[in-house]
Amino acid sequence: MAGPLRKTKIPDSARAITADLVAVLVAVTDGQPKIMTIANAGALPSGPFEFKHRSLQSGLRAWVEAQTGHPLGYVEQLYTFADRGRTGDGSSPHSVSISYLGLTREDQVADGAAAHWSGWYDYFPWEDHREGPPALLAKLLTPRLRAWAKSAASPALQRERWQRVAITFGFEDREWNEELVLQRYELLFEAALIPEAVRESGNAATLVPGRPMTADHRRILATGIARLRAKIKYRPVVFELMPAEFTLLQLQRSVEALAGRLVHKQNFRRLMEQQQLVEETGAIAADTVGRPAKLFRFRHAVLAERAVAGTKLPLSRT
Amino acid sequence: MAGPLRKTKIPDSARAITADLVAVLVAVTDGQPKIMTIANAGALPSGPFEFKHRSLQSGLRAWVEAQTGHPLGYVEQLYTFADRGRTGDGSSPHSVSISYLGLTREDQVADGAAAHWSGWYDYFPWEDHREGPPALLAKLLTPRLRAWAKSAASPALQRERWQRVAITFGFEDREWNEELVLQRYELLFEAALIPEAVRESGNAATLVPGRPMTADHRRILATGIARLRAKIKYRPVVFELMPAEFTLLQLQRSVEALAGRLVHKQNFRRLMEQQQLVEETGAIAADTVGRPAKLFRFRHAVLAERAVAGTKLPLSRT
DNA sequence: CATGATATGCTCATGGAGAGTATAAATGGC
DNA sequence: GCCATTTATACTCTCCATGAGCATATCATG
Repeated sequence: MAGPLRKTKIPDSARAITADLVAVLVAVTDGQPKIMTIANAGALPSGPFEFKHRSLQSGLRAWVEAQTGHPLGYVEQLYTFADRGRTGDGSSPHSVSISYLGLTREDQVADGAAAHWSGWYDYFPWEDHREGPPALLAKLLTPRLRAWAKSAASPALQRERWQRVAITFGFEDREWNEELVLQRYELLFEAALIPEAVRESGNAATLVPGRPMTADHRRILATGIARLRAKIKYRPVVFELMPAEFTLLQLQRSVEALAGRLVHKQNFRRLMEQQQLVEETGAIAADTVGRPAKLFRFRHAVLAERAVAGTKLPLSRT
Repeated sequence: MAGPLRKTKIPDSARAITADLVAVLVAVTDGQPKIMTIANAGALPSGPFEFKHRSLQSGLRAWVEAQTGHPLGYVEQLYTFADRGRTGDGSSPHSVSISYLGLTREDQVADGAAAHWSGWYDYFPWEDHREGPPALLAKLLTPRLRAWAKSAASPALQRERWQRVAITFGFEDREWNEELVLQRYELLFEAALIPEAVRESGNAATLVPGRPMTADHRRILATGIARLRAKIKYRPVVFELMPAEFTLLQLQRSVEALAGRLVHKQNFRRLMEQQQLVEETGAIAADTVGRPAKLFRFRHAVLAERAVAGTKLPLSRT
């Protein structure tokens, strides 16, 4: 990006790079959010991009469907990262990583591959607030982040750091914002509390719990989780993670698994009803304790009926 | 993407590609939204990506700042497209286009380059609803889209097509949704009413008004406009497009320019106040008709004070 | 048959959003 | 100076989504 931003005459051979696809494949099983991993749960599935398919998206979709044997419900591009070669000294080729978010169901995955499903809170233990704020937040994260804030050069910078911490982690009776997954990860990274941030991997005792991943895969995962947590609020994508028929409580548990926090049961049901997102199948759930629940299915018609998108502008209707 | 999605042993030389950056640079001048263009307003500024900078984003930022002489307020990655070479027969190399959205002000741009500012409604005349629905919607788009819907194979497909049209364009007393810029462009593309969609460039009389662009640049622009229209509703990014001091009406006109529709003046002001996004400078605007307006400035502090992001889940606070 | 667990229906208070009315403060034409 | 016009600014009112809690229905189990 040295010259003007338009077609120049640099020979193509001189600027050749490679492109990789990285996938964040999400499923929810028994109320636990999972992601597909390889390399002993230490990496996201990824591979070289080839130009056999029309588009990046169709390439990813085809691959996943071949692996799982079922259509991939929802695919969305996440972000494109540039890596300056693995060594950084120019000895290895530059590459671009294009990451995607995909939604499936665990039971649809054919066995045999080296792929596994891992709970995503293994990688981000501080993100699960379904049973209240995790103990490790107050016990480990708070003191270490406070120490990091205090280590800044000037008092002004110290206050600034701590304010950032308090906002992104919901400290000092600010509200917890479940969408700030990426910001929290990046802050911990900046504070060098994350294994990926410290090359020497020394003094692990001062780090923060949570399973690391190769390269920047955990950052990509954080991006995917953040995107999904935001998306479930205005698009009916949870249903891609559900079986064909489900009870409202099962649906609620899935939403809670993704959001990492509990929702108000009665209001959740009211929302489903008034938005007409589901319809009764007529059947009743078996194998339950307590009063049996009606089974529902997703009303696929809503996808055609509406263009879901909310406005927040004080519009004028005249 | 033929083999498994993980590191394989394909030699890097066999899968070499090139990467380009494409920028959607937005400014608002005199209540009109503009984008930076090159090639006689027929293309977005773009250029080869080189690995001189740490990241894609910093590369773009550095380039734009060198051109305009001022810091680029806001930069955001839009989307990454894959092109199968310009000819499609393999004679030219494959490439990846990484597009960005950036916000500036027109008066900050240094002259001399081949760049110009073009009104973005030149490219999407049907997107400006500030003076009500544009005449060309009812006069041209509706009949041609209806004809396209009727040309489907079966009555069921015809209804399906027309329903899609009605939703994305707000026909048949559905509401106009200003965020569906990309969907509308893609629908017109699919209906072959867009010059870029018809190679032969024959019978332009049956096409739809709106200036075309090279390659898929107009699609990228549509992506950028859609993103920006969504963003201004929950992030204070409009201020990147404003001078240091402005009146509330000027601010409102900028929002309206981007959204393509009018907002309710009193409610708009109430929103600015209660969200504490602006503060009075104490000065009064000169050169005005009517009662003089107070000048305001953006309260940069809000960026630090809050993590703006709304929830729509029926959360439980227990 | 009591208990526990879940499903489901209903009410109530609060606050934000959409919309309209009224008043204030300037300019320019007569 | 008076009046029409234009813009700024202050209130008010209604409607409805949202958060929250209470009450009741319907099952399994000991």
